[in-house]
Amino acid sequence: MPDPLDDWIEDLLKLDRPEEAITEKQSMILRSAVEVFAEKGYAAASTNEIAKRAGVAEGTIFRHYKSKQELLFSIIGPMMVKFVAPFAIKGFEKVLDPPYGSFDQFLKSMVANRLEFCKKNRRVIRILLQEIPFQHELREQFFDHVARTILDKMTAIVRHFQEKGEILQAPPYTVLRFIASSLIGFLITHMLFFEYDGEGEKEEADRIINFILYGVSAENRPKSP
Amino acid sequence: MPDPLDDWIEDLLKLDRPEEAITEKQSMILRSAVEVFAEKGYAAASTNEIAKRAGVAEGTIFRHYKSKQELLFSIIGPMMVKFVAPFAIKGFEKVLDPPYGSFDQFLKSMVANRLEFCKKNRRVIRILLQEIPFQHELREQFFDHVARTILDKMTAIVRHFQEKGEILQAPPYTVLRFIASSLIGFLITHMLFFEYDGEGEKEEADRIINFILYGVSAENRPKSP
Amino acid sequence: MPDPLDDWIEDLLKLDRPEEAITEKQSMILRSAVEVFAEKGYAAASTNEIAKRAGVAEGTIFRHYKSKQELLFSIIGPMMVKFVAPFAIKGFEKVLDPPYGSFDQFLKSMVANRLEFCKKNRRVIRILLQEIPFQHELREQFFDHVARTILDKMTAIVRHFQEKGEILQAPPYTVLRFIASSLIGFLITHMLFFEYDGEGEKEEADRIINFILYGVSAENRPKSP
Amino acid sequence: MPDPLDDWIEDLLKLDRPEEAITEKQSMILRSAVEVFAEKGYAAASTNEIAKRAGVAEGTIFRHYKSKQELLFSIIGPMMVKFVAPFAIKGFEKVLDPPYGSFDQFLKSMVANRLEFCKKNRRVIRILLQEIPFQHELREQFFDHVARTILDKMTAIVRHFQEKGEILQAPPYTVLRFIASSLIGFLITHMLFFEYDGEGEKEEADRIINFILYGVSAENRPKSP
DNA sequence: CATGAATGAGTATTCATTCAT
DNA sequence: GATGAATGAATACTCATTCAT
Repeated sequence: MPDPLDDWIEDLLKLDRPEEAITEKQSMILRSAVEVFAEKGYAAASTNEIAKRAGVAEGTIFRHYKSKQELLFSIIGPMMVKFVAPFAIKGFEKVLDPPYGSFDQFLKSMVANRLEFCKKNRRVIRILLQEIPFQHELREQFFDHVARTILDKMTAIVRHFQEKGEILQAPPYTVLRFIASSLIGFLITHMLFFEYDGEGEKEEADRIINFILYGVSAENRPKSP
Repeated sequence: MPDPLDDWIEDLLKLDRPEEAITEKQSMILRSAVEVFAEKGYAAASTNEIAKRAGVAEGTIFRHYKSKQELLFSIIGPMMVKFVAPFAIKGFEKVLDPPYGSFDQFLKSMVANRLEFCKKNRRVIRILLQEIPFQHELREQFFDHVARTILDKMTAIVRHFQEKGEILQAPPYTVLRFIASSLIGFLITHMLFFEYDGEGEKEEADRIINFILYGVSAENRPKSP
Repeated sequence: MPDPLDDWIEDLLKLDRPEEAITEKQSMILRSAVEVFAEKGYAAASTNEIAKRAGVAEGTIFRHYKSKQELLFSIIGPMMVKFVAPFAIKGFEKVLDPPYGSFDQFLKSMVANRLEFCKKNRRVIRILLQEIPFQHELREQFFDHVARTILDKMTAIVRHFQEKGEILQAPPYTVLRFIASSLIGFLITHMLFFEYDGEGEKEEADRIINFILYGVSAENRPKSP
Repeated sequence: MPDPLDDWIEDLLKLDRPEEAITEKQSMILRSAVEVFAEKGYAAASTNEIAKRAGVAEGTIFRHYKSKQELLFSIIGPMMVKFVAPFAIKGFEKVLDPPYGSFDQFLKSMVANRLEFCKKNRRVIRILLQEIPFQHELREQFFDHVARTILDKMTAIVRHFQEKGEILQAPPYTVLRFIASSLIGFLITHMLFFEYDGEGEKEEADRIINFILYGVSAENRPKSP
């Protein structure tokens, strides 16, 4: 395993629920499951292989997770929660006040932050993206909680900067889809098709932000659209 | 089946290889395979179900395609070829000459054209995107032929418009990744997560082009990046 | 296999449905299933063992019967039908006319006949009796069709002989429960606990009929029950 | 649990072996085991479910009973002992002397007594009857002790009343099988197929005794059987 | 060319039982 | 004594693939 485990796993194991302590075996199962799901896809992953890599008996998996699907959800669920956590906090809008007062600065720090998160959890996120089309429950959870939360907060943000005249006067939803599409495209093309080179990512993130900014920015904008 | 079959299937069946005529059964197999692969994913699709939907015996599938994997490739392969076809023709650069002489116009017509193609073949493209991470052979084929061809042609195009001063003076590869990310993001967010509403797509495509253009366009560009 | 297969199996295989011919393998599966179900009970019988004894692959079983339960039902169902067949025919009451005109004679020939049937199908009947408490569907089918049919016909018969003064004037239902209990007790004690010796059964059947008719008491029948 | 636990369980727990005191947990295990065995059958009952219903850990079961089978036997064994207890006492034949001097009266009181026992222990008896065909050890124990003891005592009884001229002069063994079949049939049809209505059972028992004694025929007893 | 019965390796899941705590 | 995590063999059932007809 040359690849350090996704950050989130560490979080999950160490921090999240001190009351229901996660055993050594359980942790091994989660790690192996992430590995195998990422490598082969959920449907093609066998509990047998997960068990073998985790160094436990196959039955042990089912003592902790009553089905393969529950194992999948117990990996992805908490990750979704953590992904939206920064958006979900109260007073999130405060970040807009000076000294981080420009949309430029806000976007750069926000993207850098979530990009870091994605990078640390790329395997789990990849599994999520792969399975969203097929796991009904997952899709609902994703749209109802993750997408909705982000959309709501971001809409407020966009309005804020539209009032300040930094963003062009299009419907906030349209602007957001622009931004989201760009970022998601950036993410997915990296995570699914390429392996991270691990280098120059900060620069690349900045470049894409500039790209986004001067596409939607009101300043110096040409006549249309 | 309210959804008319992907355009490409029709092409594949009717036009492409008159020498090796495709029988009625074979056509039914391909249609069913696309359906089932798209619904459940390749790994979770069973040849049994494909056969049933196609109204043929399970054995018949294996008379025409020696394995489930070959069936998958025989669906996706030709689609990739057709997708790059416009880029692959000689003298492709001619489109840059007047009267289609601006990057703006080139991009708009090109994207509209390929978007139309994607829309018609969304199920097959979805299968392709889903399976690229897991099918080594597919991935190679995709990068070696599809991505490379497009990249080469587009690099030439970008250089052309850089010389004309329409595009900002960044490395062509960087510019291309911007454009590609945006478009792919747009595509994927639509195809994987949402259902096409079939409405306002042209407008949406134009909007995203404008977004791309005035992000990378040299005119009225602010000082950096 | 010193024990010749239950008669019913032969019937099922040879006669019943000439349109949907039963293959050699299918027949072997049914035979083995009867064997193993009878030996170990339905729950403790493994499809693996059934397959082995039948000399087929385990998968073959599930090509013909989509679950272990369906295999059970496809064994027991037709047997129930055949068991009630004689009662179900129209004009069944004709057997009461001379020259078979006495209840004594009717009961003797009827019991001899169904006893013969039970003897030939003892393994399957034993499986039926064992599973009735646990298989809801089976129980319903049994009471709704088998028990009801027999009860209806027999009630008519009992009434008939009550009118002729051969049977005492108790409610027909009560009389029938007496008779049924005795016969079922006779059947079950033989089939579940003992192995048939195969000898003297006719005599035993006759004896039990006399017992049903006249009791064990030495004294003449008193007035009431 | 609207159904009060089988009487025998209470006996077993409270009275039988004061030396090896039965703990609270052990008692819960036995109760749950009876419940689950009766509901699903021995083979389909899982120790997991028994443990859950008993509110103990799965391991606890195996601390008291070294296997699932031993648990079964420890439930059924003592019940068999108690069932034959009245027959096993010395001087049992004394019940035949006046004032209980007629076979009629003897049978009625004996059946009423054992029927009461069966009613109180119906769940356990049902388990016994279900498992006798499959549990070799159980079957031996049953035939060697229960059946034999009853048979021996009853043979003496029958002879006694034959000498007094109350029972017809057939071989005692034959007469006994008549009686036993009837009673067992009565029992089984009630316990396996029907739910006790709890009403009119005494009457029903009396009726079946009369039936055994005098048959269903209206005419006076003919000379022979 | 098409069939569909047959296969056997593979699937997720359950189970009675063990044992360190 | 009691626990419950762990086991590994067994379970019913599915699958892609083969092949005689």
